Amino acid sequence: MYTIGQVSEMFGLPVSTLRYYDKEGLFPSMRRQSGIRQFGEAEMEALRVIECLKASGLEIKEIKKFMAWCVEGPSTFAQRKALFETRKAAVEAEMRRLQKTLDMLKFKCWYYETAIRDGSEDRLKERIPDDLPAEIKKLYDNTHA
Amino acid sequence: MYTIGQVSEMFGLPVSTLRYYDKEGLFPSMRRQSGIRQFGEAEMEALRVIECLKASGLEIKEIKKFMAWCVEGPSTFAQRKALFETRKAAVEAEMRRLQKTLDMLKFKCWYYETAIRDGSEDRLKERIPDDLPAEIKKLYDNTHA
DNA sequence: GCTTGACCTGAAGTCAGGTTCAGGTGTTAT
DNA sequence: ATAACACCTGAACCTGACTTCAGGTCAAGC
Repeated sequence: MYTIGQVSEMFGLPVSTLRYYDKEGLFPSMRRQSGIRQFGEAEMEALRVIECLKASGLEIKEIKKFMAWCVEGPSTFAQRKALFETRKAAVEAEMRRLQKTLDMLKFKCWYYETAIRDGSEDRLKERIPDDLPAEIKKLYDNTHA
Repeated sequence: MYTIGQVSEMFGLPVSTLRYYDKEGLFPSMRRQSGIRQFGEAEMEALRVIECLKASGLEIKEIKKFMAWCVEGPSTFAQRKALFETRKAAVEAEMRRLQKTLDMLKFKCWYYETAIRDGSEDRLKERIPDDLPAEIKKLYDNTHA
């Protein structure tokens, strides 16, 4: 069993954040010893899952639901699995979005490299330059479709 | 030249958002016709860049700086390029983070699939199961390091 | 001439996810 | 016994990115 301060250290999260999570119901089965929170293995695992679900873009409210399901037992396995499947799809979509963003950024990097070499944007502004490298053209097409 | 309503349609952004962007200085060279905003080609391009930089996680304040550089002319090419390089690195980092999240989510999907088949978590909770598939083991190792 | 609709403004409100604050308790070290 | 800590609480505050609101202008159609 750990105190809030120890857990704060271990996870690199401010104490205030851990208390906030608790207030929001993210540790539904946490024990108290005369008022003081006792973080057990269940809470540590909860925190690992919280980090994962947060990283996947899930809201605190939804994470709370998940934690409640964990307390409810095996009858909620299917819901829990569905949640992770949904998150998986969301993260995959986000990665595709980021890939397009990345292509655009790469294009812009090339653009300013070229502008610096030319000393002006004029040639670039007018039209796609004749000497646009094939790889850059691909980035351009991906993002300016 | 387009009105704010037309641009709203074209970009799928609420009129209120466009006005907010303007207030935040994201269209430093926008013209007005007796009070009414006139969106020209510069503003359309600004919006495309805004979408890209926002998608890369940049704050509005920073986007405003970039737009000011664009007005300043060729002397700021290097800063603009540096900004895009920094964003590129940030997005790449974010994608690596998401990849780890995704591995964790895949592991959790497998976990609950197995729990549903077993009808209980008991076997899973104890230890890494003997029959943990190699592919899943990799996901597990990636995320539980 | 009056309503409708698209535009304008500044100020206030909203939401998530925390953080900070003021005041209180309980255990340990001097 | 008193100070120093780590813990506790509820309430207020903060930030970013918008949205909503109240009130006003102006051109076009009936």
